[in-house]
Amino acid sequence: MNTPADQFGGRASLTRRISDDIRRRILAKEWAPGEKIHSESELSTNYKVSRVTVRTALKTLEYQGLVDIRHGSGTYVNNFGRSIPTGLNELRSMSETISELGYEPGMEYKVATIRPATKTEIDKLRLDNADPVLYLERAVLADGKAVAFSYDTINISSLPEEVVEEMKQGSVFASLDTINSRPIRALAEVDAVISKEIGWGDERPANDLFLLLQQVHYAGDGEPLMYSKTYFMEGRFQFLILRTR
Amino acid sequence: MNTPADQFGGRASLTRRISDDIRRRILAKEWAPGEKIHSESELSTNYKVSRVTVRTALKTLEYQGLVDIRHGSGTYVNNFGRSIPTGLNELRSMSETISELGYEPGMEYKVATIRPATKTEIDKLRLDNADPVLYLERAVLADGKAVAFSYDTINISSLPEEVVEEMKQGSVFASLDTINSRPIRALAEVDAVISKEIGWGDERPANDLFLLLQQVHYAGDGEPLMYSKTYFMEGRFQFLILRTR
DNA sequence: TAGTCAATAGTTGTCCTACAACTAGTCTTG
DNA sequence: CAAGACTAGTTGTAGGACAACTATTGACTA
Repeated sequence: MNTPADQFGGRASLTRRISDDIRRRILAKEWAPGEKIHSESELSTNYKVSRVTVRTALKTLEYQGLVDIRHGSGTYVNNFGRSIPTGLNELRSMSETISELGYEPGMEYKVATIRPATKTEIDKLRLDNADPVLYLERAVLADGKAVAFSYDTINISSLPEEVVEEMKQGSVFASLDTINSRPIRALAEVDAVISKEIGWGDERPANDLFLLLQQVHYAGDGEPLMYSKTYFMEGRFQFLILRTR
Repeated sequence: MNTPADQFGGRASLTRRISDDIRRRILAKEWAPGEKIHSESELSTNYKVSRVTVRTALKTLEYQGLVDIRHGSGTYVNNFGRSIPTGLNELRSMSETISELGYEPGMEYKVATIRPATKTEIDKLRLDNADPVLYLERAVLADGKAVAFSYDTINISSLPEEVVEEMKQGSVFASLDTINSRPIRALAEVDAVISKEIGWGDERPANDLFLLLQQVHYAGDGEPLMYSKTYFMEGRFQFLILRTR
């Protein structure tokens, strides 16, 4: 075969691959902030895809806040600096985010058990009865230093046993990847919390202050996969949100 | 004239108008969560626009998390309930958000002065020197009750004087609307804060706990319009973020 | 000279038609 | 009854065309 897509590979949609590649080029500073990037026709001939595909890809980047498309003029790189690509709008695993920020990611497991689901978990994960779930308590590390404490509940009702075993030690996202059911969407709620019950070890903040990110991850078919409460220690992490009209 | 767009009016792009209308129909429960909506061809003949326009509009709704587009199958309404439309991803004024949640919005002005910009403000608003700015301190009310305290700095260097005067009392967004320069993008940072310096009156929280939303609003041409720090009182407001891949 | 306006080339927005790729159900066949 | 082929319907991509808009250039005017 010699389809135009072959220069990239993978089985994601053509639009997705083009979008990812242009994103990469922008982050690699191929164009300076505020600068006009190549026109849609030019990109489409270079990538050997139709203009429709390029347009859809650029629309994605516009929605992510990376570029600004102006009718009759061109597509311009926004100058939000390095902020956007590490924002909360894009769903990434903690490890991915940490390494994108230039730190060495790590996890410290405190609890990893299979137990019946609680009422809240049955509700959030849309379980029918007291199905067993995988419950994890972990410290999230950046360069060996704890930045957050995470309390996660994973819906294992449709997961093979070996994958569940793997999750007890490694990255949850990575394990889900192996069976091709990585979450594609998450709904997160943010709260400020003061509590002496949260966290452990001598890296806990003295004032008991945390930023709580409470979220439910969903699979491609809309099924809830994981319910997690992550308590971030103030000042050791930056949360950015891009808001658009 | 009798162009296809006439059934809606306004001068927003065709795609934008179609997208808004389908969004309205979904929120009006025309289709139940999980249900498949009309096909792209059907929508395009009904709206009397091309399938390309409908596709672009649906893509927008997919980014917003309202629908799920499945290759070869159809477009399905996501079942996130009423959460998404009030989320942080869409840029709305405080008043808009509060009334969407079913409360009566209000503002209580404490300070409204024009003064030279501080160092931080010069940086955030990209001002050249110590230009004068409009500084506001306000309590945000829902049903007459304070839910947040807001400290806002507005870049008035390119605003006519009467608009600035109007802002001292009414809604900032509404005033900007009159001269057609409403912000279209904002970059927000979220923090948890404990401070005795924030807020006033007897509705302040006893534990001095706030969720800080620190954001810069940008106009369509990329110019920073407003830098604001809004301190929300924990529990009186819900912050939702949709994260997608 | 300075300012206004028309012309123009370039770019994004929308349209049309066609076909490829995929999904989910129906039907056939052993 | 189960497995596989078939099929109608839907989204993804292609290619070409024109409309709408932007920014610049250059001519004309006061």
